[in-house]
Amino acid sequence: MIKITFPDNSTREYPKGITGLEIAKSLSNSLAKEVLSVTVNDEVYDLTRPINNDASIKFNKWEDEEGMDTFWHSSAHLMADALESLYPGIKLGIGPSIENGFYYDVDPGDDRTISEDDLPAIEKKMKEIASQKKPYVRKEIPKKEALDYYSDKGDEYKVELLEDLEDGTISFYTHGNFTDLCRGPHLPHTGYIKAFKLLNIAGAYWRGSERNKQLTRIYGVSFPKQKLLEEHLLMLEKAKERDHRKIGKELELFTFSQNVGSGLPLWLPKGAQLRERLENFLKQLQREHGYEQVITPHIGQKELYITSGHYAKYGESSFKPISTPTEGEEFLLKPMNCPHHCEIYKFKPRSYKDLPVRLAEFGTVYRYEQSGELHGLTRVRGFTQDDAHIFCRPDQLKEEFIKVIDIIFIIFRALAFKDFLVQISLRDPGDKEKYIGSDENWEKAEQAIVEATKEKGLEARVEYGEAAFYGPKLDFLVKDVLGRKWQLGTIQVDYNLPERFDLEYTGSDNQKHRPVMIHRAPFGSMERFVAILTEHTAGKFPLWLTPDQVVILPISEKVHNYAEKVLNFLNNCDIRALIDLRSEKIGKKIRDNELKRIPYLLIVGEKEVENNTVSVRKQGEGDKGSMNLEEFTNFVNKEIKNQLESIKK
RNA sequence: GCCGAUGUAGCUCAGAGGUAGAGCGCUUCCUUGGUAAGGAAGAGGUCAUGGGUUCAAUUCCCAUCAUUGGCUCCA
Repeated sequence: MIKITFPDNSTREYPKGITGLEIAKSLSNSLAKEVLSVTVNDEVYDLTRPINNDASIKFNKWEDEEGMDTFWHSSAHLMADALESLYPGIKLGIGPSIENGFYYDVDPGDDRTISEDDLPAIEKKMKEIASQKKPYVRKEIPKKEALDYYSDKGDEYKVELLEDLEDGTISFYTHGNFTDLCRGPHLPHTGYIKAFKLLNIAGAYWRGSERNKQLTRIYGVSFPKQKLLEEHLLMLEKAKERDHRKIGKELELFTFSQNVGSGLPLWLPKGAQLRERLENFLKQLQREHGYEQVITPHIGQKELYITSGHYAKYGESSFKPISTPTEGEEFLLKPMNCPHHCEIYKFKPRSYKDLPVRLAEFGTVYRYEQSGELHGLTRVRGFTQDDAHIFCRPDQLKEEFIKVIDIIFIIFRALAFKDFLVQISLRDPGDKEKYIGSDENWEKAEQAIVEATKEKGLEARVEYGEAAFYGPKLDFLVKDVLGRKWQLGTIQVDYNLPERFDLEYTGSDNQKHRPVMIHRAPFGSMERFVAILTEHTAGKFPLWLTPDQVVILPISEKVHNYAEKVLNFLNNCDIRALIDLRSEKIGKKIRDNELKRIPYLLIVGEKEVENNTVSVRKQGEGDKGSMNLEEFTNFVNKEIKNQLESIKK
């Protein structure tokens, strides 16, 4: 007998070799129906895998991350099975579960392609196999035998994967006629997979390297109930409604023109207004935090970037230099602002008493992004960073770093960004060639970030290989509506550029010292930030920020004069209002302006003229009753004040 | 950059080897209507661009450009 300990610390005895499913059944039938896999000590087991020793176990259901993972992983096998039977000889790469479903990378062979049109046929085959309730069977075999199996099969991808595995036994999973090299765990049988949809198809390099062959990746998602699938698909549909590219068009925030060039956003009046308001908000915040605004040109001598190291690193993959017509001097469109700011620092000798020097600029930069990378406003070739560089003494570094974190949090709070990831981006220890600077400087910089993060009590994920080439970063990542992560705020510690630009200050010892630099951008870029903000708010921007706060809707022409009076009154009170004078019925005007996401609609008719009031309607909420103009302006101003005050807390 | 898809009116989209359609928007007229779509008429398109096949191409083929789903990249 073995002793099984449950999450509530209760224990029970079972015969050796009992399976998770049997244990679940012994507890309750309904549990046995819901459970998908079982965590035995720290390893996730198939429900049908025997447990041979005392263990503490936890059942994983659909609601548990591990359960979902098992479910999707088995779904990937199910799909691969269907693919093998529809495309004999197809070679399989890897097929993991991911955040929102699963995929499988396959090589259909040189003379075959799989396209989106083929997905329904694959789904049909999957359905067929699922309904047969084929059990997933785990088998452990020696590595040698596994290698032989895949060599015979001619699947070089699996052979390659096997070769990288440690010697010893390898686990395989089989259901029906399909066998796959796999660590598991899996569901008891294919019948668990009741609802699924293959979503899209894409090319993906084998093992993620551009030098390798491109395989066909098929993405799918699956659920234990049809209803959950339907909900998921509906959610995806709804997410598309919030896409900043769609809303940006509807609300006339920005556009692109082929004639200007791809990846070069054109900010329309409403978008420019929104952006300017955000910029002013941050400028004010930065003033309060001891920053000074500077302005630098859009180009700089090529040598500047050779000095900074950017040219060596990115020169080849950038816009080509432009040059003066007679002397042939070469200039680059500036891809970042730091070298310019370093030169501003050098404008005069600095004393330790002057530090920190905090130079801020909404600096527009240009980078050649690969054509396949361009994406709405989130990935563009010309964009404006809310950049600043803090030049400080080494003893000020941590404090300055923490102050920047505070600014980022003020902004995220102001705009109700609650779901974000904090990431410490360090260098790839296996590839130090990619970075400039001494190990010693890197270690100091990395330590500073780790300490500051700890001091602020941030839960940060550490990612190696994500650092900038001159220093490590603390990045703030936020997801867009389609679940893609984008870096917004970033704080970077840099010992290297001060050295390369030979920056100094005079210390209290009257000696020359090297300052440390912090690069930071709380928004990241105005383009990307506005994109994400648009998606998070679905275009319903906070009242203080939104381009048009109020629209006046006269019921008939008879009250146009009064409507104009209301407009003037509001504008004089610094409320951004406009007026809808079309000869449409009030229902139509309400509908159109609701869709424009204008926060307040003021309906005025003869009744309002008589009483000198407006009938207030809040976007998305409906009728709020009537108010006189003073009441309404107070009401709006109070809301704005509340919004801005809650930010500062 | 790579693999795939898409490109038709300002927007969202339908369409077929015989030179184009809807809804919304726009203009004009009627209507002056009280809390999410009043009615009518009209204007508006070298069917992304360049080649090719064909008696005939917007439709089929190729290339380019752009957009797009991924991959790779991201100072």
